[in-house]
Amino acid sequence: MEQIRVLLVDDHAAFRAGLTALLKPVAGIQIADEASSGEQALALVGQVQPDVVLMDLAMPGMGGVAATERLVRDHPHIRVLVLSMADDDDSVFAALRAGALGYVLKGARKAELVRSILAVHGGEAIFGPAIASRLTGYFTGLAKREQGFPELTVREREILSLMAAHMTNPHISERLGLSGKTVRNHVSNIFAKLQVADRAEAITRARDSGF
Amino acid sequence: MEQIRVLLVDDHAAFRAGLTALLKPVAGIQIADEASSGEQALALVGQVQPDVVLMDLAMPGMGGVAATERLVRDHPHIRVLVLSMADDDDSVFAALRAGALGYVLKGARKAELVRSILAVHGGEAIFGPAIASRLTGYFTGLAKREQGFPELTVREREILSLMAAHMTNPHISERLGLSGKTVRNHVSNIFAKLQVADRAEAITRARDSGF
DNA sequence: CGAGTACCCGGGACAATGTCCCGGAGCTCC
DNA sequence: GGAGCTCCGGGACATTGTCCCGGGTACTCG
Repeated sequence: MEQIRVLLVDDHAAFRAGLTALLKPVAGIQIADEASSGEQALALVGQVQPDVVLMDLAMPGMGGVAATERLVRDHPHIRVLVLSMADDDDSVFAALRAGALGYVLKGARKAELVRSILAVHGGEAIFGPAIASRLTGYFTGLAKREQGFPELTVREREILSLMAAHMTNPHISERLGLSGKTVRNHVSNIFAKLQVADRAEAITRARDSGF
Repeated sequence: MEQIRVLLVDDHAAFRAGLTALLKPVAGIQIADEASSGEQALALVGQVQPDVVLMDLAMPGMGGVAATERLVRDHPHIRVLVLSMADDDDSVFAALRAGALGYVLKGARKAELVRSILAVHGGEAIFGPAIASRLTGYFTGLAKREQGFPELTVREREILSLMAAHMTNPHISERLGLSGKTVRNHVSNIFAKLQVADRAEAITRARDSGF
C-alpha cells in the first residue's frame, strides 16, 4: 500500500509529538519529517519530498502563510493543509490566498484530521466545520448583496457590462455604433434603475452582483 | 452504529440507481429516499429527514441551485453536497452562494464520494480536485489583484476612502474644509498613482485591495 | 544657511461625464 | 387606433477629471 508522506510544521515540539503519536498507527499515512519553522520547512521539502504538508500558521519568524505561499509556488505538486488554532476570517482567507488546499482547527478529532489528509492528498479541498461556516458565510454573503438587482433592458445590460470593463462613453458609442449622447442617456437610465449616482457605484453594484 | 441518512436528487433514474448500488454496501451510509426534481426534493425533506442531500444541478424545472437555496434556508441542519457534471466557475460559485457545503464531480471515485459525504455530514466543507483548483484560483487570483497597490500620501488616502464611500467632490471638500478645486486635483493625483482613468476604477482597485 | 524635495493648497482652461428636458421611430398588447 | 415600452438622439446645464501654473510649509542634506 502506498504511503502518504506528511511533513509536520509547528513550532511546538510537544504538539508535533502528539500529532505523530496520533497519526503513527494510521495505515497509509507516514510522518516523513518535522519542521519547527517556516524557514526550516522550506529547506526540508527538497530532500523529504512530502506529499502533504501539515502547516501551522502562528510561528516565530516566517509565518505559515508566507511559508505556504512560497511552498506552493516552488513545489506545486505538494499540497498544504493548514492546521491552526485561529478561526478568524483574516487567518482563513490569508491561508486560502496563499494557496492552502485545506484548513482544519487544532481541536479536530482524529477521524476528521485523517479524512482531511486523505482528501488533500487527492487534490480535494476540505475545511473543518468552523471554517466551513466562514466559507459559506462569505459566499452567501455575496449572494445577499446580489438580491434586489433591478431589471435592465438588453441595451442597458450591454452598456453596463462595457462600463464595468472601464470603457469611456465615446468608446462605448463607437463599439456599439451609437451617438455619444445616446450612450449617456442610457447610462443615466441605468443609474436611475440601480439607484446610484455615478459610474463608480454602478460598477460596484454590478460587480457585487456577479455581472 | 448511527447511519447517515442521504437523500438523492437527480433527474436520471439510471444515475440514481447506480449511485444507490455504489453506496448501499457502505457502512454508516443509508439511502433514505430519492427525488427526481428540485420540487420533489423540497416536498420530501420534511418526512424523510435526511442528514445529507446529494444534489444534482442540471434538472428540468427547479434547478439544483434554487433547490439548494430554499433547502438550506428552510432546513439549516441539512447539509447539501452538490454532485454535478459541470465544472465551470458559474456552476461552482452559484452552488456555493446557494449554501452548498460541498461540490464533487460525477466522475469521482467511490472513496472520494464516501469521504465527501462523511465530511459534509460533520459540517466540514469539501470540494473535488477539479473544483478545488477553481476555488484556490479564485482566492490566489484575489491575492494577485491585491499586490502592487501604490503608496499614497495621508491626504490622498483620506480622500480615496471618502470616494470609496461614494461621496461627490463637493461633499468631500466640505467635509475636509478644502476648496473643490483642491479635492479634484488630489483625486487626479490619486488616479495617476493608481494608474486608472476614473473614479470607478479607482474605487474598484481600492476595494479589491481591502482599502 | 541655502538648495532640493515632497506635500498641500488653489486657480485657469478645457474635455469628458451625468441630468433633465424634449421628440420621433418601432413594437406589443388591449 | 391608442397606450405603453424600448431605442435613438438633441439642447442646456452642472459635475467631474486633466494638464497647466504658482505659493506656502516642512524636512533633509551639504
